[in-house]
Amino acid sequence: MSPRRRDTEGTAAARAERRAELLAAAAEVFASQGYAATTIRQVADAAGILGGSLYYHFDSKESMADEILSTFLNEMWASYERVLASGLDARETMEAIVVESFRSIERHRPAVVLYQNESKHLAAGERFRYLLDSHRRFEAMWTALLDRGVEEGAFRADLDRGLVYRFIRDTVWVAANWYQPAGRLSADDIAKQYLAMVLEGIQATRAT
Amino acid sequence: MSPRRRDTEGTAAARAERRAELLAAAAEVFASQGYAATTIRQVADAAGILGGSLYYHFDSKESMADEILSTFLNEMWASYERVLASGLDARETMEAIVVESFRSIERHRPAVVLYQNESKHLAAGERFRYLLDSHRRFEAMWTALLDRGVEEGAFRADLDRGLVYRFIRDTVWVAANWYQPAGRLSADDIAKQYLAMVLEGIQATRAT
Amino acid sequence: MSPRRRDTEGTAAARAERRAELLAAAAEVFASQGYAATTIRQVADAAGILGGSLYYHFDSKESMADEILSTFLNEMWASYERVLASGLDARETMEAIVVESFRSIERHRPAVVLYQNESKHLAAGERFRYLLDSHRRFEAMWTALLDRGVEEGAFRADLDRGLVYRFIRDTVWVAANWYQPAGRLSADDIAKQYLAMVLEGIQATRAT
Amino acid sequence: MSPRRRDTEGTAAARAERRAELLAAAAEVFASQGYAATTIRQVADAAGILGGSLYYHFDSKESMADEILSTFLNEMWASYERVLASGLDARETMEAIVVESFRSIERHRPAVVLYQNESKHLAAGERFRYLLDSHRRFEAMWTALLDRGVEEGAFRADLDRGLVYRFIRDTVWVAANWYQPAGRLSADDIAKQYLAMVLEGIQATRAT
DNA sequence: CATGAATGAGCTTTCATTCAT
DNA sequence: AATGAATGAAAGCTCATTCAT
Repeated sequence: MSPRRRDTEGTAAARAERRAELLAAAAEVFASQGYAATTIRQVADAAGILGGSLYYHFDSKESMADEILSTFLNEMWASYERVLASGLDARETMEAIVVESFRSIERHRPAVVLYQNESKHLAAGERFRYLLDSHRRFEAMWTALLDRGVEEGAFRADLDRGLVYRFIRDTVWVAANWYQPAGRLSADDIAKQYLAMVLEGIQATRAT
Repeated sequence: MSPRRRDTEGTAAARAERRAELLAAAAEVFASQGYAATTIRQVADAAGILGGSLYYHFDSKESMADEILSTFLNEMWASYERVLASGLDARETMEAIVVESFRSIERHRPAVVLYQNESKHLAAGERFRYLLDSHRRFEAMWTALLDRGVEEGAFRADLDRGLVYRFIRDTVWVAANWYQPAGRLSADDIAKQYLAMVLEGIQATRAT
Repeated sequence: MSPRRRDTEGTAAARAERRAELLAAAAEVFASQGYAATTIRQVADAAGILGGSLYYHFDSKESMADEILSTFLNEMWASYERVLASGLDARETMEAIVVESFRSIERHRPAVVLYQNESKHLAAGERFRYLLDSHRRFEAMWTALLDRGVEEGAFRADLDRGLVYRFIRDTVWVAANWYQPAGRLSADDIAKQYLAMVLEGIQATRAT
Repeated sequence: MSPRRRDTEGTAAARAERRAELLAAAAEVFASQGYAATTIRQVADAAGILGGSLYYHFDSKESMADEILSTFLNEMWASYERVLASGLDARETMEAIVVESFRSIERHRPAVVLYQNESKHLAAGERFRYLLDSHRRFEAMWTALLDRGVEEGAFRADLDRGLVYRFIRDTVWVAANWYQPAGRLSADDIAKQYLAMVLEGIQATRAT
C-alpha cells in the first residue's frame, strides 16, 4: 500500500465523515420541520456552513434525503436479516424484530421520522423506488411471520391478518415521533412493554 | 320567515356549501401530497377553478388548513363529549371512544391525515394554538380513562401508562393513512378488531 | 317637451349624479392612498357598493381618474379664462389667478391632490395627453403674465423667470395636500396671505 | 491592522457599496414611476440583475424604500444640526438651512422625491414611524426659527406663522421634482434666488 | 343597478441551484 | 472546502376586470 494510496484513503474517509456529519444535521432538520418545508439554508445553518457549500458535498436536496433514507434502510434490513437467519420460531422472531426496530429508532431517529412522514411523497420519484421495494418486503416479511405464528399456534387465528400487519407496522415506527434517546425508557424497555401490550393486550386477565 | 330572510339564508348557505366543497378538495390534496408540498394551483385544479379564485373564498393557504382542521376537531370533540357524558365504565368508554375515532376517520379521512402529519409543524403558528390545546386535552382524557380503568380492575396495572397512551393514540389515528372508505372493512369493523387486539392481545390464549 | 323626453332627462341626470357621487368617493380615496396603491375595492367600499358594480358606471380605474382630472381641469381653466378676459393689469391678474386657484383647491381638493401627485405618472398614457397640454398652457400663461408684469413695472426684473414660475406653480398647488375645508382659514384668506408672501416677501421692511 | 482585519473590512465595504449601488438604482425608479407603481423587476432591470437577486441584499421592497429614506434623512438632519449649532441669527440660519436643503436635493434628488411623494402613504407602516418623527421635528425647527426671526425683527409679524411654515417647507422640497443636477442652475444658485423671492418678494420695490 | 363568483395577468417573494473566487 | 452573489423557476397572493343572475 503506497503512501499515495494511504493519503487518498485518508481523504476519502475524511470526506465520508464530513458527509455523515452533514447528513446528520440535515436529517435532524428534515425530521423536525418536514422535508418540503425545510430550506437548504436551514440545513446549512444547522451544519454551520452556507447554503451553497452543501453543493460541494451533495448534488441536491433530494440526494441528501436519498442518502439518509437508504443508509437507514440498509442497516435496518441487515439487522432484520440477521434475525430471520437465526432459526427462531415465530413468536421469538417477532420479539427480536420488534427489538431491532426500536433499536433502529434509537440509532436513526431522524431518519425514521423522515421515512415515516415523507416516504409516501418521496416514493413518487424514480430514484426512490427502493422505498416501495422496502415497503413491499416489509409487508411480505410480516405477513409471512404472522401466518407462521398462527400455524405454530403462537398467534390468534381470529384476527384480520392485514389489519394486524398494519397495526404492528404503524405502532412501531410512529414511536419515532416521540422517542427521546435521553428519556426515561431505553429502546429495549420500550420494546418489552410494547410486546407485552401487543401480545397480551391491555385488559386485566380474568382471575382464574 | 320572510322572503328577505329566506334569500339571505339561501345566500349564506350557498356560500357555506361552496366553502365546504373547496375545503374538501383542498383537504384531499393536502392529505395526499403533504401540506407544504401542495401548491395552491393544485388545490384549485382539484376544485376546478383557477388559483386566484380560491382567494375570493379564503384568505390564505394557511386559513384553508385552519378551517379543515378546526372543523374536524370540533366535530370529533363533540362526539367524544357525548360518550364521556353517558356514564359508561372505563372499559365501555374506551370502546366507545375508539369507535367514535374510527368513525371520525371515516367521515374526515383527509382532515385526519392532515392532522396526523402536519399538526406538529403547523402548531408553531399562533393561529394553530388550538392544535396544542386539543393535543393536551386528548392526553388528559386518555390518561384519566386509563387510570380509571386500572382502578376499576378493567386494565392491567403493570404497564407504563404514558406508553400505553401513546400506543393507543398513535394506532388509532395512523389508520387514517391507509383507511379506504370503499374498502373491505367498515369503520366499525376496524374498531372491533382494533379493540380485540388492544384489549386481548394477538397471542393465542394458553391451551384451555 | 314630451314626458318621454322628461323621463330620459331625469334618468340621464340621475345617472350623472350617481357618477359624480362615485367619482367623489374615488377621488377621496385616490388622494389619500395614492392612485396606484388604491384598489378598486377600496373605492367601492367608500361608495358603499361592491367592486364589480363600479364597472356598470365606468370602464376602468383609469377612466375614473380621467374623469376626475378632466372635470377639475375644465372648471379650473374656465375660471382662469374668465380672469384673463377681464382686462386686468398683470398684478391684478396674478392676484385673481391665485384666488381662483385656491378656490379650485377648495372645491376639488382630492382632484387637485391627484393632479399634483399622479399627473406625472399618468401622463405617460395616451388618454391623458391633455394633462401635458394643460401643463404647457399653464406654463405659457404664467410666463406671459410674469413677463407682462415686469414690463408693466409691477414685478422685479432681477429674478430668473423660470424659477419664479415653478415657485409660484408649486406653492399654489402643493397647498392642496394640507388644505382642510373645515380649517381655520378660508381659501380666500389663504390666497391673501399667500399673495402677501409672494409679492412682498417675509422679511421685515426696513424701518423708514 | 492585520490582513485578516483588512479582508473583513474589504468584504463589508464591498457589500455596503453594492447595497448603495442597488439603492441608487431603486431610488431612481421609485422617484420616476412612483413607489407603488414600481415593480421589483423594474428596479432589478435598472440595476442590471434579476428580480430575485435583489432579495439577496434586501428583505423586501419596503426595506429598500426604508433604507433610501433613512439614509437621506440622517444626512439631512446632520447638516441641519451643524447649521443650528453654529450660533447664527434667525435670518442667517434660515439662509443656511435653505442652502443645505437645496444641497440635499442635489445629492439625494431621487430620495427627496420619494420622501416628498410617498412619505405620507408609507408613514402608515410601523417601520416608517421615523418619517413622522422627522416631520414633527422639521415643523418644530421651522416654527421656532420663524418665531425667533420675528422677535429679532428680521421677519414680518403680520403673517400667519403656520402658513409661512408650510409655504417654505413645500416650496423647498417640491423643487426636487424638477431639479436637474446637469441643469443651468446649481443648487446654490437656486437657493440664492429662492431666498431672494421668499425674503423680499417678487414685486418691484417702490422707487423711493 | 347591483351582486358575487370567477378570471388571469402580474406582483412580491422564496428557494434550490450554480459558479467564479 | 467554503463563500457569496447571482440565477430563474415557481410559489402564494393581489387585483382590475368580466359576466350571469
